[in-house]
Amino acid sequence: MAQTPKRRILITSALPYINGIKHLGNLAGSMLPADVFARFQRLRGHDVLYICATDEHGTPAELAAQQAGMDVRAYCDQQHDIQRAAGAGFDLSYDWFGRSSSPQNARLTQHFANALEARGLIEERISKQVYSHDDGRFLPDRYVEGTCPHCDYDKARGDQCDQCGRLLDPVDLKNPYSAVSGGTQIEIRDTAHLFLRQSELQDTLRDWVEGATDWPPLARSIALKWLDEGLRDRAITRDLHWGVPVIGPDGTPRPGFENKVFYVWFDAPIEYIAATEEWAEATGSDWQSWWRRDKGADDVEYVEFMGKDNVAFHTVSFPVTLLGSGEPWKTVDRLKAFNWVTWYGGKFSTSHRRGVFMDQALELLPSDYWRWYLMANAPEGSDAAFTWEGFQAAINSDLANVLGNFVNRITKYTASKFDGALPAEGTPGEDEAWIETEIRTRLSQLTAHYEAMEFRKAAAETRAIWAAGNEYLTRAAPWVKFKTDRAAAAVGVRTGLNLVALFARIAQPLIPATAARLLDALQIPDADRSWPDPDRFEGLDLLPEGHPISPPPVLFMKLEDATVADWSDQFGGAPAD
RNA sequence: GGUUCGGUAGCUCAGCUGGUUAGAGCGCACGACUCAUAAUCGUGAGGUCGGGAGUUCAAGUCUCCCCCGAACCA
Repeated sequence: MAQTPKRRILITSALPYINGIKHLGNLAGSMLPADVFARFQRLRGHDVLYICATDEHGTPAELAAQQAGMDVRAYCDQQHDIQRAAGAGFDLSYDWFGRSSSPQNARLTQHFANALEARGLIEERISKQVYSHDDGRFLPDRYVEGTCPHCDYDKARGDQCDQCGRLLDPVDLKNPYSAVSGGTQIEIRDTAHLFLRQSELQDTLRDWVEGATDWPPLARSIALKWLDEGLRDRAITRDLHWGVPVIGPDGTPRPGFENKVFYVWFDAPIEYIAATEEWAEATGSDWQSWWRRDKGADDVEYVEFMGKDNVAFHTVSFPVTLLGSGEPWKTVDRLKAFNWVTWYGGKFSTSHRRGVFMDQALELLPSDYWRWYLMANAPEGSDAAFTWEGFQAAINSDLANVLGNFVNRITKYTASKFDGALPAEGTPGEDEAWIETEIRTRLSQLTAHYEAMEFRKAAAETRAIWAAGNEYLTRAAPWVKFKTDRAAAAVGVRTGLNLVALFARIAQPLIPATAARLLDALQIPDADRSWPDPDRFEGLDLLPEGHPISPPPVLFMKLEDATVADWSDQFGGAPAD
């Protein structure tokens, strides 16, 4: 590793909202690729910190808790555990999976608000809000319903009418009522909120965006579009109880804001930093060296993963907070945005039983099956459709036939003809030269694809390397040579076994559990499990002579048509109508 | 409605700043092999690159219009 300078890489994936288990599309759009990237960089020997957390504040959590008859915090505790378990089930290697409801985030959010205010970027403004006497609370726009002033549709939401599509202001609704309780005792009240004067930061932000060199064109154009339209000032407080309390510069409750909290939009991204603080406190580490440029974070590469809907948030809103504070916070260096995974071209839907959710997926198959499919078909260039047919084909062909069968054929042959030990005889010839060249070239491609965060291409190249192993065996044909020249056959077997070790090493980012099983079966020590350096490829000679080889159990089971048909019935498939 | 991104072989998708006979995987057909999860390896058939017009010596790749899909609009 001496020749590769050790890099410090901070990775965050967009925070999943606390409500409910996430579906495969959510997984594929940020958490999983971030994990694959984190694993790859760790294998390369770099210092990686992969942070994620649940985004817990806001009205939806409050209402869901109310519906479940639970206290909000208890509800979030429960949901957080569910999501953490799902993440663990998919082998997401978070260094920390935090919570935006943590005291660290409350402190940091308040800190940012004060820092922004000290620079004149926050002001109080009075606005009109809908208060429901029946609910005893202010209602967010979309939880007020009533009759549309334009089209008389009687179930128009306060923010928009679903019938005529017009954007509405809740105070204009006729016969307003609470969508929460149905109560009609509605009053329009004046209420004060803190506004973040984003307009003041227009130029600062533009300079920052234009200085960003490592963004994909789409991210850049989205950010610039917002800037071209002009940043608007935004309310960063809400009339809720569940959230970060609003305090004044002296640390006491801010007068007039006793019943208000910061808007979830404001505190959620700050949790990236706060979760790092949570991690540091739990592990006795230093969080500031990852986030504060005055405390050693200058050499950190910060990479963000997110869905396409979150790009503006990460390129504009959050940077406004960081830059506006006037403090030397680390900002994003590279970002990777994903499109959606669709279900046969349509939306995932719990109510219509369309799509598989994270917990259900693990009941059907181990995580590696899903990880492989979702990354090999990652929604990078455009939306990507999940289909059972495609899933079945990918699993059976890529995992079972190309990789699984390769491992099986070579280890079984070793067991039956070479007493289950790595044979030492024979000298490598042109077939071995061919496969080494092949590996060298492809390994370098693969590494480049990972560095570029091109996950589809990385999966395709991984598969191509596995396939090259099969081609090698066909060329070397040790089973033919064995009849006349045991030493020549031994070369093929030895090379094939070393290929298994290599295949497992390069498979670690994508299918970590299977890769670990293989490496364990081959008794490869941890020190030899790192990413093979394409520039200093050590050749196919890792395993010591005489090394015991026993065929591992079948790596991947094939998906039968009948099974897939069942699942298609259960979770939805191609629309039959 | 506005903006942005897509519409490439049966399926899922690659194709940087325009340039030889448009690519991959799966599926399909044929052949080879028999160590292996009826696996593997090889060969091949499949596309007027959504429609129309234009710019150019040359367009999937640029411009305009239209159709279809998706996302965003604080």
